Amino acid sequence: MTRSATHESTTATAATRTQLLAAAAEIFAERGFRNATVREICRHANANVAAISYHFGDKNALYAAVLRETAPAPAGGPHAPDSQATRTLPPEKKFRLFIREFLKRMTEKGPNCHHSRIMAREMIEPTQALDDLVNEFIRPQHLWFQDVVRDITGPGFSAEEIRLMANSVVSQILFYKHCGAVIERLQHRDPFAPERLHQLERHITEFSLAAIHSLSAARRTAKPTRRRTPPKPTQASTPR
Amino acid sequence: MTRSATHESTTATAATRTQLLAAAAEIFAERGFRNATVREICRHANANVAAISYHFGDKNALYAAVLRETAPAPAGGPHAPDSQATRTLPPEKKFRLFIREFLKRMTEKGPNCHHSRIMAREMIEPTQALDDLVNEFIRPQHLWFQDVVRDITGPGFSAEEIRLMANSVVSQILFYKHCGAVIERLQHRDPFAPERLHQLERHITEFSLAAIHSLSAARRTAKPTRRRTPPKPTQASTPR
DNA sequence: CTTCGTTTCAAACAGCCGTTTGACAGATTC
DNA sequence: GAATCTGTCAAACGGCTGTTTGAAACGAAG
Repeated sequence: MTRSATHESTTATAATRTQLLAAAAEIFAERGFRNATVREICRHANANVAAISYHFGDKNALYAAVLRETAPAPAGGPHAPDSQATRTLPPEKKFRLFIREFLKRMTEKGPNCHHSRIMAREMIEPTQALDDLVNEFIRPQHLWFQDVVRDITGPGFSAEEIRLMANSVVSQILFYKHCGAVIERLQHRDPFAPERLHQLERHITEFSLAAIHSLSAARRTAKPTRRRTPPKPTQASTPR
Repeated sequence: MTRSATHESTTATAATRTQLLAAAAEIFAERGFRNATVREICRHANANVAAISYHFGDKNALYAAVLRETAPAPAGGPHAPDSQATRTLPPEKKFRLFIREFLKRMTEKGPNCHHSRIMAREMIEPTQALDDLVNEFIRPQHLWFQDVVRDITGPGFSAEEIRLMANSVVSQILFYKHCGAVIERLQHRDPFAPERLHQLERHITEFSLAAIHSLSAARRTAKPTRRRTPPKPTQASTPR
């Protein structure tokens, strides 16, 4: 038994597997699952086409392996939402930290960039692999961030309202990843250029915190404990 | 000359062309350009595979025709941003109207739904057709909405700041279209269900208006006319 | 009826795709 | 050295793709 069969597995023989994984991540991110060809992946990895069948089984399994093994630290890693370093921070600082880390992950040029690009494709055209990714990677961060938002607002908001606010924040970050092609054509420059990153981080943080603080202040002064949900208009089709 | 060759062109002979266009819009939206096969499109349109070559030239030209001819009223139509009905409204009402119409367009089940789904794919994987769409369709609305935002904030914000705010609003709408697959898996329900639409419209409007009002109030009280851009921190790597 | 331009059709074409095959080289074990 | 396992390789195999072909159906004009 040459390989340990459980982990590591960089015992010189599995170099092809690693190169295949890296090349696949790059090309899947660039072209999408269907448009990526095994021949191009193998060419990038200096491997034979049969290597995919040998090491992974087929193209689908290779794709699943890419999504699994290039996922950036689902829990406990440096990007872990609830690490010791952030647990004791005030919610506003956690808030800004979340935005910064999220933006950084979207911007990185390394393999994590491939992951976020593949994720963007998965959202438009879901694969079976998306279910696992949501449960193991997105949902924990989503819940953690909702807790942060709730810490900022204080009590008085329903779970639905908190979720909507959290979505409004996350959407502003994903916007520049998912609509990058349009933004480039609108403004004729890269929205993720390094010199714009801090500006972007500051805007999203200040915009969102202004909204959350303003809404929670209004909720507090308007109705201290009378009702938790806003009044329903008699006819909703003509809101004003 | 049987057909008028300029417009209308529903002279009974061009029925195949119309059916082809409709079927192509549906299948391109569902599967994307590459994954959609001409055979499936022609089956849906009750046409022969050669009909695409005959009426459009090739698959690429058919796709371009779909994007061109199913675009929802680029200017002057019912969705026109600067129609007579809205020109005299106060900016906050224009603001809410824009969000409502945008959300409605994202939600519609008809052919416009196909268009917005194809647009979502175009943003992830741009085609040559995206350039024209941005210039003729997206840019006018983008500029119009920035004017609305500027009317709300009043003077004192740079063009860059106005654009960032407008992006923050639009991103919240597109989020539910672009990340629908993830939201469904997170919450196990359709985010665009009809009974949630008004809730969504109200949240995005109130959240964004709260942010814009709060930011512009802060800008006004802090520095009336001293400077138009916020002070640059000495070291940006540690924002707090 | 004949002629002509338009539109449709079944069939075939050439090319790329993912996958499999069987041979082959190297290392390990007996 | 023989046997066995692991990993790699060129080549080929079906299958699906967009596109083209040449004939046929159709209606209108002569």
